[in-house]
Amino acid sequence: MKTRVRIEDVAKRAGISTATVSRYINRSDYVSSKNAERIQAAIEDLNYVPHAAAQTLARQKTMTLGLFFPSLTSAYFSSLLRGVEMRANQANYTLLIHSSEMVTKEIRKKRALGEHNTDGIIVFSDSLDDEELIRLANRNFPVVLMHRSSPSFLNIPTVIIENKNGVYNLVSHLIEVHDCRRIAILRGPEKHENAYWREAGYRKALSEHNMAFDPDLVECGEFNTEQARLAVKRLLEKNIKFDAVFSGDDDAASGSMMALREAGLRIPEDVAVVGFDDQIIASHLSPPLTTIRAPIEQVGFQATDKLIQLIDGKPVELQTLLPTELIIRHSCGCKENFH
Amino acid sequence: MKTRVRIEDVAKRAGISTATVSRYINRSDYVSSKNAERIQAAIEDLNYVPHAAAQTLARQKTMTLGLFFPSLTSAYFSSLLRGVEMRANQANYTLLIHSSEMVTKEIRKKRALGEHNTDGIIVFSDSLDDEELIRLANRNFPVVLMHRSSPSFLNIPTVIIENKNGVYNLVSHLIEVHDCRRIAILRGPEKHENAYWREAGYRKALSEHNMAFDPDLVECGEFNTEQARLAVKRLLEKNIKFDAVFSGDDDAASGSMMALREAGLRIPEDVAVVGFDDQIIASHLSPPLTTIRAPIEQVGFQATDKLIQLIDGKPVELQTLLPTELIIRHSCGCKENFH
DNA sequence: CTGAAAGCGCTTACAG
DNA sequence: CTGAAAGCGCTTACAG
Repeated sequence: MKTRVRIEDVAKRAGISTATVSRYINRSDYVSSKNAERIQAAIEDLNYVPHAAAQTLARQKTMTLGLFFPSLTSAYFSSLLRGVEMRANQANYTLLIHSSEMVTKEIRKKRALGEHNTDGIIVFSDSLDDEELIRLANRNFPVVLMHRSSPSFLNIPTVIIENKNGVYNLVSHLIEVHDCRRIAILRGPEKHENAYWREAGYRKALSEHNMAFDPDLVECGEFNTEQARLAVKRLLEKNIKFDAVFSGDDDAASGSMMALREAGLRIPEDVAVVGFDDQIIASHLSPPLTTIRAPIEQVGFQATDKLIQLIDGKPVELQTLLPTELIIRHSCGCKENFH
Repeated sequence: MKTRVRIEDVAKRAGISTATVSRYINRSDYVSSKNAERIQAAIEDLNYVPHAAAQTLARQKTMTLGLFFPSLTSAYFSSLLRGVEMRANQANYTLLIHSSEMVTKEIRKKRALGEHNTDGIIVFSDSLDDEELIRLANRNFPVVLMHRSSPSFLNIPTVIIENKNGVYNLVSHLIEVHDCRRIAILRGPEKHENAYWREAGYRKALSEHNMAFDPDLVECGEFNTEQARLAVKRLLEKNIKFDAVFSGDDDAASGSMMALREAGLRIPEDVAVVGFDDQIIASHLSPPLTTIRAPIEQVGFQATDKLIQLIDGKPVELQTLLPTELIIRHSCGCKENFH
């Protein structure tokens, strides 16, 4: 009952060699129409599906892509994953996903994802350490980065987004339109390049408007709802005055709102709140969130596309920079409904 | 440069046979400590990692689990996936995930997930059709269901949750404590058993309180934020009067709140809103959502555990029923903060 | 257009 | 405790 149907069984039933059956299945060579019919019939009769591992071994190609993710808990990663899946499916690749959140150090040491089980990997931000990255690159193994620039001596292709200008526009809006003077910022994770550039955009907006950077207004939101909630709470408890908070991303913006509401503050009348990403929740928050739209899904799609090019030995641009866009809603203080 | 390091290379460097190297790596037999050391050194020198497909082929075991999901867009599935991953990782299994949302019919017809590339599969609700389910079961291929009962003649193990009683308690709370008289219900997807039993709980609560079931109060929320928003909008536009809405799940509850707010209605003063699941967003909504806590992650964990037992040829309980719990917050009208 | 046969990189009885 | 060799289920030059 558990005995597997093999290509040999199909060949026998069709009265033909396994070589020809293989050619028919893979469309890798012409097969006489008479034989094609008999093979097709045999396949359907026997319900034959090729054994993936045997194909992989014979072809020396896994037809699977590896994906290093930090976590799967945020809706952010669902969007990213959609983009990756879409392109991978188009090209008939299967996905192997590892979230650093779930995979223990021990498992990672066993090299859960690499040359032994994928044709190439995609790395989100710092979810894979430099050491392993360098090892793979040195072996010429196809790797693409998302939201992280290549170590300068390696030239690993990467897809990034326009963080700095986006935040610059966002914070400038707060200053120019809503006359905000004390804008708190919730930083993202330390090694996260998005976090770095978003802070740079924030600083640029301040300095261009002749406002001093005040360390008191800086907290760590970690691109995380609960962390952000606690961060804003700390600000409040330290009695720091602020009239706006740039939360780092939308998840954190949602946490900021919770903390403010819990303190009895009104948004945006007492404190304006803005985010980054324009995730689905952004428009559902109350008040609807003013934020920067980032093409999250596109990043996944483009990175996967690059990886496939790389695997096929085609040339790829080393860096793709995707644009972002200011989305005005109500949490900044604007009244009109722009969306 | 791209030449692979094989077990043979390790064997040569250690001056020993591949058989012994294999035994050492898999701890499948005793190896003299002298040889063990030399093998370990060779592995590290060469940076050797076994080729997954070759192992699969030789062992006749893929060490991977297949997962059929409807989509990845809701945070709900992140939780479920966490549970699955946790158990799979413990047992050293890899995951292959297919969301029906992303996978085209064409791909599915090619049998993307099955005996040729997994040791067993987990099926969420109706994300795999009966035909394929029956085919697999007839071949004795390990399958476990989540939120779906087995076709009666098949005895496929399943993990489900207490929907009916949960909703019964929830709706009874609305009636008894908040004196709600016209409670709208947003149905889930048609073939979804959770949807069926939740409606059953709703009906039971009504009838036990001598309230008539009014078809006017029924709409389709599809366990989806946007669909639910539109559904409540329809109710409002049809001028149906209601003082509460059981939204089917938390995603839909969030959509209900949006529609009500857009219509200028206050929650819970004008209309109470309740959900099901107690997802992370539930406590973040404004007002915080009264709902039923479902052990989402546990469902994933238990289903995966069952599947592993099945693969190992161990006996499993045919049906695991996980309890749910009423979580009172503010969206029902309660003032105290219970959580 | 087709077939015989080697080979992909492992594991595992079998014999010692 | 160890090794030689068969076998897992495919694909693909090679020869025809």
